[in-house]
Order: sequence, then structure tokens, then C-alpha cells
Amino acid sequence: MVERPSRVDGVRRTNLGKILRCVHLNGPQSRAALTTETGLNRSTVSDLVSELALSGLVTERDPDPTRRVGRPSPIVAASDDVVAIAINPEIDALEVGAVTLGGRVRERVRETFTQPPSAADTVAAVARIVTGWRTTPLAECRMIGLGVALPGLVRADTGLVRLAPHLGWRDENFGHAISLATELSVVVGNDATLGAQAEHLFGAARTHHNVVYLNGGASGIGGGLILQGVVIEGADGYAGEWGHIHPGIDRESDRRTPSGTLEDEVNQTRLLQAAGLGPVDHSALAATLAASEDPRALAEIDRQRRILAVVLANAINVLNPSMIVLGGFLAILHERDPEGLLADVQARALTSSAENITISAAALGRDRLLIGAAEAAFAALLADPVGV
Amino acid sequence: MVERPSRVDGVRRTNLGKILRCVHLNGPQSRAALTTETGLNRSTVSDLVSELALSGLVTERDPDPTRRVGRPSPIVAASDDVVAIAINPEIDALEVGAVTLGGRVRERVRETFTQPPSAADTVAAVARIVTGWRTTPLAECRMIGLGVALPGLVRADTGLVRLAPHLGWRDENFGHAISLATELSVVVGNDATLGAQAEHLFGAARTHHNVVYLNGGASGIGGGLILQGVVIEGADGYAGEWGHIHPGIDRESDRRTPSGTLEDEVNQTRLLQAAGLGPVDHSALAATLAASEDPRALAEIDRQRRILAVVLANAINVLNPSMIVLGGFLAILHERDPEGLLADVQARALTSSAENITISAAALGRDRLLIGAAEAAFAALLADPVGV
DNA sequence: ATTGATATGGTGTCAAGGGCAACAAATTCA
DNA sequence: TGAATTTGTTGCCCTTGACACCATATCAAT
Repeated sequence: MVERPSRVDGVRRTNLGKILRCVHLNGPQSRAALTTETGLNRSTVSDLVSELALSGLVTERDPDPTRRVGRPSPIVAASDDVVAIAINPEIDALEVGAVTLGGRVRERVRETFTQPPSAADTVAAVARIVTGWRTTPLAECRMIGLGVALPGLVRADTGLVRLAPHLGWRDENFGHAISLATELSVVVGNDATLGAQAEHLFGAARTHHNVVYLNGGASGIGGGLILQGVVIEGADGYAGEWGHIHPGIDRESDRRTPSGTLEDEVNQTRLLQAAGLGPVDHSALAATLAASEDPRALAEIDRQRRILAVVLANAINVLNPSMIVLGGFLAILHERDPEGLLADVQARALTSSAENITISAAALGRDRLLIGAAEAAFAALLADPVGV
Repeated sequence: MVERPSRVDGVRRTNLGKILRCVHLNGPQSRAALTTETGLNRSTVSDLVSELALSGLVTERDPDPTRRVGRPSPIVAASDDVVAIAINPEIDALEVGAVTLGGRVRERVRETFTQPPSAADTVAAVARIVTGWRTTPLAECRMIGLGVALPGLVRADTGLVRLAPHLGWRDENFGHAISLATELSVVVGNDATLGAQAEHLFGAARTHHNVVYLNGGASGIGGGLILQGVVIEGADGYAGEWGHIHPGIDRESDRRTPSGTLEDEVNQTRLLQAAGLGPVDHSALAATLAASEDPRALAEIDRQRRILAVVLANAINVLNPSMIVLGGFLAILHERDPEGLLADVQARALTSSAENITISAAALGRDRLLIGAAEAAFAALLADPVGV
């Protein structure tokens, strides 16, 4: 599904993108390093970097002092004045960020709501914030586009929000509306899928190309897949709804709901109840559970871990990933006993597929969704750096 | 993970491959059709086709008589004298075929064994057959390479057979051995993965880019995935081991084994027993079950279908395919009551993801694995038609 | 400080590739 | 028979990256 250049000038686009993607993903580096990494000729890299610099996408600065012989090579860095706007509407808040091409969250605003914001409210708030930024502090910046990390079912190709139960949205043409209001090109994606991409490119799964990502939020379990380096969106864009699967439960005594889904059985509310806590935020829950010796809490953690282990083992058998990343409260299940979870998973998965698996907690924290959404917005730029 | 050309002459390879893939997948067609389909210029297509014809990969023949104005366009067809050797070692037989670039199984030999053949035996048998074919009847042919559809865990990149339980092979360097013996470049793949690719390119899933394929054989359940047009092999090449997952079972009364795997619960042996049959071949089983009114057999079919439905619903929630293809005895579960299976699946899957799903029986029959294996062997040719 | 070794940037030339326009050829239709 | 239509063919042009050669900047040894 990757378009390969069929014309000579398509090669130019490809190579400009290759260079830009290098500095975008791996940070500032010398021209010489780019030459090695891309396999292109020195003179070609020189030419490409000049063009990228001319269009303001990268900046060149004096070489770092190395201790090596030979002419020093100037450092190429993605411009900090090229930004993507990233937004994440949640049930009680709207987060808007400006993420630079270098991967830094340069600006961030969080607006809280007492009730879930409507699509129109969200569009208005985003437009207001972005318009404000355009005069200050991002007056010098080029806004490439806008990415939306949305908790719900999204058609990535059209920006249509099919269903976002926690926001109460249904069949909203959100991508179009926000594009009109901000005059930016907009990409809408599922939050978990974009989170997976963020962890894949910048987080815990950086060196892996086959990644299963599962995130446990207050309202359910979502996830994303990167297989053979490709973000899996599904035929309609609805892939990754792990929370709705019906898990295999080894011990019937672990079951709490008749024919329940994964998120009926494994969820944050049950953890809170078992630990005797009211609604708390994630870090408080993590701290409490990490320290807790309450047998009821421990038993519930174990139960949820067992169910999760079967789900992960199934995923390993079918997808053979090299990395599983767990976010949200699922990271707590992992961190409470990483070896136990790994052992449970390996006991139920095919030996060969499970022997090289790594299970990790997500690494990017609160930046994850903004980075993932920005990445989606940057995709067009990376595919055609000077044409966009 | 798709290599995009970074040099001008890489464009040539891409475009030659584009043309060749067109006639390979879609059959003989006029140059004008190729021009439309590839988006390339008339003169470019002309040049590319000439080069392909010169190297013997395609043949041109006089235009079909159409009833349209304008100069008739000559028909370009993949050469029938370009073949890939495809082999499929099974528990009791070895199948070897020669598949043309046009997709036709031109030669086929099946050798039966009383006990599972060793890797060395298989290599010897294949070498003998291929050497024979080289003098007759394939003396005029160019053998592009050899593809192996192997029932077991295979590292696709190295041709190493990690484990093939039914053949009794373990850590066999099969790809290398057969390459030495036949002097062909060899690609080894998992049989179900290659079957999925065959159904994707030539079979029931032709028009789909997101396909879940599940095959029920005498010895277990294997499968393959095509997601966004990409064959999913996994980090080590072990993806698709559906038989080893632990299924979610809605009714505890449907469970036959404590914490059993999918293929413990859903298998051909249980179907045969319920129908009161001894070991029979697939078509006999299909015929018998299609006609059977035996309540025990019907109950068992229903039970297996219920379990399968949950597995498929889970796959839909996570992967959002547009097509599910069932082969082997799983096709029987489907054909006995297609609407029932679809309803069971849709009842357990997310509405949005399941509403556009198609569930079909596999279409290619006994040619499937040979075509899939040949396709793997053709891949290198299609990526670089004249360089190979 | 001077000089040589090494690595890299810069420039001009070259070959390869596809697009394009003009022309030729082959068919249908009036 | 000629006009309209579609497609193959040919020669030229533009774009692109590779390559060779020279310039330049650093380090190390004298």
C-alpha cells in the first residue's frame, strides 16, 4: 500500500522525505551521518539538505567539535519553527499542543470541562487557541497541519467520527469542521492507534517494528498495532478495539461477568474497588497499588493479570510481535510484577513466538497522544517535504 | 518496510515490476489498459513492455478484435514459459508443482509416503523431480525460483525451519539445503500464510486488502493475515498460529478441555466422531456433514461454530478486516449455515467493525498452497524483473 | 609552525529515466 | 472514401542522482 515513485521527480520526494524523516526521528545529526544512513551520495545529500534548509524545514549549524580527523560535518536539525497542532478531546478536558518537527511539545493548553464537550464546542475552543498562538508565541512558526487523537471509532481517510461513546459523539464530520475553523489540513485518528505510533517512533518500542500496544484508561481498553513497521488501521479505520474482545479465561473463578468483554473483566474501577479507593487519578492509583499489601487488592491485580496474560499470549501467537507496550492502568498490572506477567504470557504462548518477546510499560507519559497526533499530521510533510 | 527507490534507475525497476505485476495478477491485457492502470505514459509503457518481452517475461500477441474505434492495442501476457517451482511437504505426501507467471499450475506431482518424510528425503525427492522437469516437459522454461509452503514455524528471511511438528522436523536448514540441491533461489514460508496470500491475490479475497484467513486441517488450525495489502509474517516469521490461542468460550458447557486451545476445542476429529465417521478425506467429510441430520453431528457443528464465532469476532475487533476466509473443515462450519455464523460473529463484534465484514469459504482448492508458494518465489522477480 | 593524512563539502559533467509533442498507423463510422 | 478516434513510435527535453575532481577543515607527527 506504499506508493513507490514511478517518475524521476518522485525519487526527489522520496529522498527529501528520507532525509527529513531521519532528522525528525533520530534528532540532529551531521550530514556525514545522513549520508551513511540514507546510502545516498555525499553530493546528493548536500543538495537535498540545502533544499530542505531553503524551505525552512531544517536548520544547519556549525559542526560539533569531534575528536576525529577530517573535515567536520555540519549538523542538520529539524526546525523548531515547524509545528503540527495536536489535539486530544477527552471526557472532561481538551488538550491542545504544538509539537515541533524535532519532536518537542512546544506549547500545551489544557481546558477542562464539567461535562463532555460537544464537537462544535471542541472545534470552537481549538480554533480560538490556535488563532491565539498564530499571533503569539508561534508567530514565526509554520503550522503544517493538525492531528486529532480521538477516543472513539474514526475513519482515518475522511476524518469522520463514527462513534465516540465517552464524548457522546456520533457521526460527526469533525475533521472537516475543524479544518474549516483552523484553515489547516486535518488528520483524525484513534487515540490508542496514535499512541501506539508514538511509542513505536519515540517511546518504549523505538527499536521494534512489530508492536502490540494496549492502553488501559478510565473508560476502557484501547490499543494499536504496528506490524512490519506499518500502523494498522483496519479496513475502515476501526482496528485496535481490544477492550471489546471476549477473552479466554482459564479459571472460571476469575470470571466476573457472564460472557463479558475484556474491559468488563479488566478495568480500573475493579482495581480501585479492591484497593478500597474512590476515583483517583492514574499516578495516585499507581503509587497506592505499588505499595499496597492489602490481600484483596493483590488478589484483584493477580486476577486481572491472569486474564491479560491470556489475551497477550493470543496476540503473540497470531501476530508474533517483538514488543508489547502497556499503558495506563495496564502498566500498573505489569509493573507490580513484570516477571510474573511475562511468565504467565510465555506459559500460554507458543514457545518460539514468545521467547524473544519484551513487555514494557509505555514511556512517553502525558506527551504520548500529542506526539502521536502530531506525527499523523506530519505524515504528509514527510511524504512530500517541499510540495506541501 | 517497503524499499522505495532512491535512485533514478530504481524507478525503472519499480515500473517494470508494476507492469509485470499487472499482467501477473490481472491476466493478459492490452497495452492501452496497462497505460491506464499504471498511470504511466504511453511511450513509457511501450518501452517497458519491450524490455520485458525482450527478456522473455511477457509475450505480445495481436490485438483482440474489439468493436471500438481507434488503433487496436496489442495484448500483453505473462509468459507461460516462466515458472516458479512450488512445493508443499505434508505429513503423508509431498506435492511439487510448476506454476507459470500467468498463475496456471502447469505441472504437478504428488508423491505419497507411509511415514512423514525427513527433510533430507524431501530435498532428494524435490531435486529428482525438478531435474527431471528440466529436460522434459519444462526444457524451454525459465525457473525463477522455488517456494516452499511448510506446515510449521519458519523463519521466512533465512529459510530455517524452526519446528514442523507434524513432519517431525526441528531446526532444519531446509531452505539452504533445497537451494543447493536444485540450484534455485528458495523462499520458505508457513503454509497458512502462503495460503492467505494466494486467496488474497487470486482467490476469495481478491478485492480485499485486509484479510483474515483461517484454515482447518487434519492436524490443526493455521492462518494468515493480510493487513493493508501487506502479508503479516511477524517479527520472527511465526505469525498466524491461530490454533494455539485460548479462545473465549461463552457457554461453559461448550468447553471440552480445561484451558484448552482453539484447536483442542475446534477440530476435525471431534466433527468426525460426532458424525460417527472414521478418518475420511475432506470432500467426503464435507459431503457427509452437509447432508447429515444426525443431532449429535449438528450439535457438534453448532458448538464449534459458536467457539469459532467468538474468535472471529475478537479478530474483527482488533484488526477490522473487510474479509474473513475460511478453509479446510472450517469452511464446512461456515457452509453448513453461513448466515448463522455471520450472525454469531456480528453479535459479539463491535457493530461498526462487523457491519461490512464478508465471511467466505476459500476458493482455490488444492491449488492454493502451490500458488501461494509460487507467489513467494515470484516476489523477487516482481521487485526487479530484469535484474534477477 | 609545518606538513601529511583523513574526512568531508562543493562543483561540473554524465547517464538514465519518464514526460511530452508530433507524427504515423489502424480501426470504426457515416 | 474520408473523417474521427485511438494507439504505437520517435526524437527531444527536463529532472535526478552518481561520480570524479578539487577545495577545505581538522588531527597528528615532526
